[in-house]
Amino acid sequence: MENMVEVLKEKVEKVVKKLYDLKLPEKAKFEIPKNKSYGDASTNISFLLAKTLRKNPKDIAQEIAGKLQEDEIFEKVEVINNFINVKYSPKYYSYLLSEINKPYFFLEGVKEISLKGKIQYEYVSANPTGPLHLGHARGAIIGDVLTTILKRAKEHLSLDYQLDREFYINDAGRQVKLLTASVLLRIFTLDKNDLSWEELITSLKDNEEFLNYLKEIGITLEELKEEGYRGDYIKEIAQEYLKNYKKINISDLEKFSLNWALNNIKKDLKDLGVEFDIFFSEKSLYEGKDFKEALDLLKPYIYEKEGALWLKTSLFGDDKDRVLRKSNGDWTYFAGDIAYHYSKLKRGYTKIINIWGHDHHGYVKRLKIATFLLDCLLNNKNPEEEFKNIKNIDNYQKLNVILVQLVKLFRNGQEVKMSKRKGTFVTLRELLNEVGKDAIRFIFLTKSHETPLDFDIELAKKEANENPVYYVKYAHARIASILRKAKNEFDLDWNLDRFNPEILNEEEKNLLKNLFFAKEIIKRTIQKQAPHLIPYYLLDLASAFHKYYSSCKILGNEKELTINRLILISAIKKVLKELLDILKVNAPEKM
RNA sequence: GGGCCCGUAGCUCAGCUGGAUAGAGCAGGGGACUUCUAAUCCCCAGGUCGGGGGUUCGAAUCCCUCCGGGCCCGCCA
Repeated sequence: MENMVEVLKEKVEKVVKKLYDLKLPEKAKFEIPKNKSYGDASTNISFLLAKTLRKNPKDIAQEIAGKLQEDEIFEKVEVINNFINVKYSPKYYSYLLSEINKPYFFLEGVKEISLKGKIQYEYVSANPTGPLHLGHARGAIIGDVLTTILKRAKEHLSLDYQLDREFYINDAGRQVKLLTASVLLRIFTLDKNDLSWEELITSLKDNEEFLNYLKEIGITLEELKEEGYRGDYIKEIAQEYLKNYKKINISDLEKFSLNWALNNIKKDLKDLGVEFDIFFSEKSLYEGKDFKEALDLLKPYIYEKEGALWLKTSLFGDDKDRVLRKSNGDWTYFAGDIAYHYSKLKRGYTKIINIWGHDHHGYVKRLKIATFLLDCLLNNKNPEEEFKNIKNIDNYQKLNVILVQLVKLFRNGQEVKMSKRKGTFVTLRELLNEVGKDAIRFIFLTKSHETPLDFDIELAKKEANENPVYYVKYAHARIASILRKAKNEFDLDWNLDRFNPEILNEEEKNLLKNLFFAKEIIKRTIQKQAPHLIPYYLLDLASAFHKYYSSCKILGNEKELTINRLILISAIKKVLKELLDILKVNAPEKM
């Protein structure tokens, strides 16, 4: 009785063999029908056999159904629209209930995918130059939910893959210099609160001490004016720096600023419920051997032209070759990323998943090619030969990039253009304070990552109480309330061995099946990397419960019936709570 | 010009490994609280699934093409 769909498949397989001496066609589908009135499991087998047998699908369906009917395991077998539909026997409901009552039973959905090896998810990876904003939050939440499922599944079921969650800190390069320069500017102008950005810059254009420091950082006044970070947090860093250090030292200032920004990010992530195992520093790539080793390895595919170093990505389907080192001697971001992915391979990851904003999609191909090259070369394989096998770099599956569509921000219906440099962006922190973690996580998850997310701040604040998350929470709180009453006022207890599926009505049986479906939802969530399936399922389940609640009085006069209903709703409560827990959304006992 | 994603109800979106009558929330109209929490439920209205072609017993789903929208296309990060 593992799974009713599987059972049906086995039985049909035998019948087809017996009746027609045929194997099951590959395309034969055994599934849970979307429309519940069609039964508990169904198959389209008659359509697929029609051609080979040169028979009417209807007759085939009837013949098979007739045979299936002889089997006691099915309570009912019918043919509707030439689909064969079967209904579970009561015994199966006992099985469902006992399964559902295992802790986090739905995590078994992960087991069915049979993951193995060493898996890494990398997400968020924001520049440590300022607070996180809403765009970061989306990737963060998606990464967090996917990895939470995998982590928990591994723990609960002792599955034999490994999983690491990584944050890549871009703590090298120009944006760090800009951050340092921006803080420096504020240190020199802490008393000038009423001046605009341009005025601040102008006020220092003849300040020799300032200009010398700026030179040491390696940023010009013009660059600072155009590209400097303007947010208020820069002032905060400046003030904090002065509290900790007596005088200005550029190296200290840089470290302090980076640290401040990174700690700020970590705090935001923590409050959003997003966790990591590893914070990986870009700088460490240059300080260690990885950078050099990666480029040495790629040497056969690197050449010099017009004073720059190029990687021959065009050999593997890229539009053109890509620059690794600019003619001015600076390494490109691409070169750093190559070293970073070299490090991932060297650390033994067999499945690497990066979650990026969709605006980086043009970058996916070159990085996949570079990683593919490193992977081949590390394993002494000829990349060109290997490439013939996979034909297209898209088929290189060790590295996958999940592209998350951007978050568009609205305020009262007006789009707010976000710019981190100019400081005109709404921070995650602001939203956490005003809307709260639960609502942010839930709203962000109710859309597929392939769809842009329009987020209206005012609407989110104003309608906080009408948010879908409350609908689900309310279902949980309502059940909790009934259970309290059953215990305190009626002195009932609803032990599982008192479960009697015979007395359940159709609606109640459907609820039970619906609960069991959580396992399938988790399986699909991981398979399709689509965490939005969970909130949709939760809304559906909550709706089914609310409907049931309003049509059926749980605490009735008949004790056995009442107890069975209590068993059912406490199972609903359990699934709601455990799935909300995966989303890291609180499930309240009272509202 | 090339690439990725999207186009489903007035709005925001699910459904897309092909299946049975295309779903939900919000907005609109109408009902249900002396009864376990009305943050709820029920009913009504609203659709040529962007257009056209193809594959198939069967297409919102797969393929082609056109139209419309977003994002990207640097020796930026």
